[in-house]
Amino acid sequence: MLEESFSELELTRLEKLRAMEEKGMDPFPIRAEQTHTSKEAIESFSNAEAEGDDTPIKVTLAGRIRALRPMGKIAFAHIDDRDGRVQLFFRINDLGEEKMEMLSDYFDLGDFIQASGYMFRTRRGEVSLYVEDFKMLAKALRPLPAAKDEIVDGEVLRHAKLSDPETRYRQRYVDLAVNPDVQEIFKIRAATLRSLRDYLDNHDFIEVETPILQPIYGGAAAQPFTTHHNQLHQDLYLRISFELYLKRLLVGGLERVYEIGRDFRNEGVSYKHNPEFTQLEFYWAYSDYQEVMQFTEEMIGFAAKQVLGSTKITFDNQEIDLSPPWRRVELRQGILDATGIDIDEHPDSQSLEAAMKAKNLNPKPGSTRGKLIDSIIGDFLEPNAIQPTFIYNYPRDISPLAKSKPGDPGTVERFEGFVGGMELCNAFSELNDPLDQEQRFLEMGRAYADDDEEQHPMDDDYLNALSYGMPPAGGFGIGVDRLVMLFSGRRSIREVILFPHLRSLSQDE
RNA sequence: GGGCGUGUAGCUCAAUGGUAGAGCAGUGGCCUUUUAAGCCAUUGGUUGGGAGUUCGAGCCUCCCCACGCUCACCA
Repeated sequence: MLEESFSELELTRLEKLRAMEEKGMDPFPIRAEQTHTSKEAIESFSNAEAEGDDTPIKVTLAGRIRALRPMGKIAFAHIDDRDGRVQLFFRINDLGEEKMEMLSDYFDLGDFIQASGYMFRTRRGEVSLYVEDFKMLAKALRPLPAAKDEIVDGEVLRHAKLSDPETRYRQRYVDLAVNPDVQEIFKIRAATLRSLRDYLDNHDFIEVETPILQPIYGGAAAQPFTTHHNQLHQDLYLRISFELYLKRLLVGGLERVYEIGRDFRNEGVSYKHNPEFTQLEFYWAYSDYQEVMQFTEEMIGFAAKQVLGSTKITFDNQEIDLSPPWRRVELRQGILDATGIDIDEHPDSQSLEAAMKAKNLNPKPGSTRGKLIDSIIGDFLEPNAIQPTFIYNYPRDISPLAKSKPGDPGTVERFEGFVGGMELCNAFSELNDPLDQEQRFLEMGRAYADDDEEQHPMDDDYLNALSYGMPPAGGFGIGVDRLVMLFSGRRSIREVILFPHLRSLSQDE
């Protein structure tokens, strides 16, 4: 029972609720009659005041009580609503004894209140609501874990604010209710998604939705979550990427498509990995990775301007400028500069592994050449790519869906974008030769043990689709959560996901 | 999975192995322009859970749980 979990503080509030009900007052009425937000009410008054118009501004406000200062026969309160905070002023002369008692007997911090009256300016100069009537909109039985706010030089300084990360993530509703900067992150997130959609829509892309439950997973190398359809007796996977479905649409003649949605990867959790995360992928017929590169830097620059009003951001105490053009580093040259190793001189894994050992780079034994190169990228290029950087021309064996460079079969037309030392996006000229694609699937299968779920399973229907002809195309994927991390200056992916994954608490907790 | 760290009142935090405290919140009282309102009084704890060492454990040891940082893993 909920009641059994209540603390002494909460039981006191429950008693107030019961007392209200006994008096015939509904602590959870169905309807509210809000006419203005806090900001609208204050602006209406300020504008009228500036024009010397003293016609009363009658309003009904609704919000959560965040401060309450009873002073005998008067009282002040502050309420929060969706666009700000406003002060309420209660006075016994106008409300009567009964209403004033109602305020002190039944109302607590955190309760939702509706108050009607007219706007005025207090002696201290704060535009406030002179309350003529009010009612409870919803009783908060648990107290919000926030102390008081102090205004210092116009800035709201919150004392003893909720900061325990576990409580903040497990009870995000409380975090949001109490920490305005957290609400701000998710406004940035919404604005980011909107700007990305705007940009793509304006370039004639259409947004589509493809299956999340997939009979064959693909498009990335990651372990999937598995599930089962009972009636169909069919095992299914939660998608690890959208890629293979979106490219089927290219076959179908949808020349510019994108999808924004959730991917699921059954792998480690870290400050930049969550088991489910938001991905944007687009596919663009008759384009290629060079054009996509240019498109990417313009799209991110556009989004930054839309969301933040500037392409300059601060991330991890570093100033980053997202405006195009971004730095371009050819992979071979980048590795040569960083480590002195020329990967072209090491066409097989044994040779490269030896070269890495000679430079004390600790190669993981038995890795493929591509995996070794990838580890060099992760160790030497990625952490140093603070300013936006495209690294391009990747090894073929770690890029089974990308097209080879003409005249250089070991290298594919692929780039990854890095910002703030973090991989942000991945793109390539799409492999559209079904025979080559079949070979790649087979090669990938050989690179893994038979029971390794990271192996790329053969997708016969995808090969079938390619066999009908897929136009040459550029494709692109970006981790939207990471982009929001950059835009909001947060170093942890959990800060930009409303309900990040945490372990379950034990039953007897 | 490994290493390091954290867990004390609703929140933020104190407390040499020796009576578990403070501020805010709460409760009662005073207060007709406050804004971290103020003043007086006051309630509130299985110190994450369990075991051990000790005359005595919030503190030391072990096990477990959760969270954080980090390494590994991660196209």
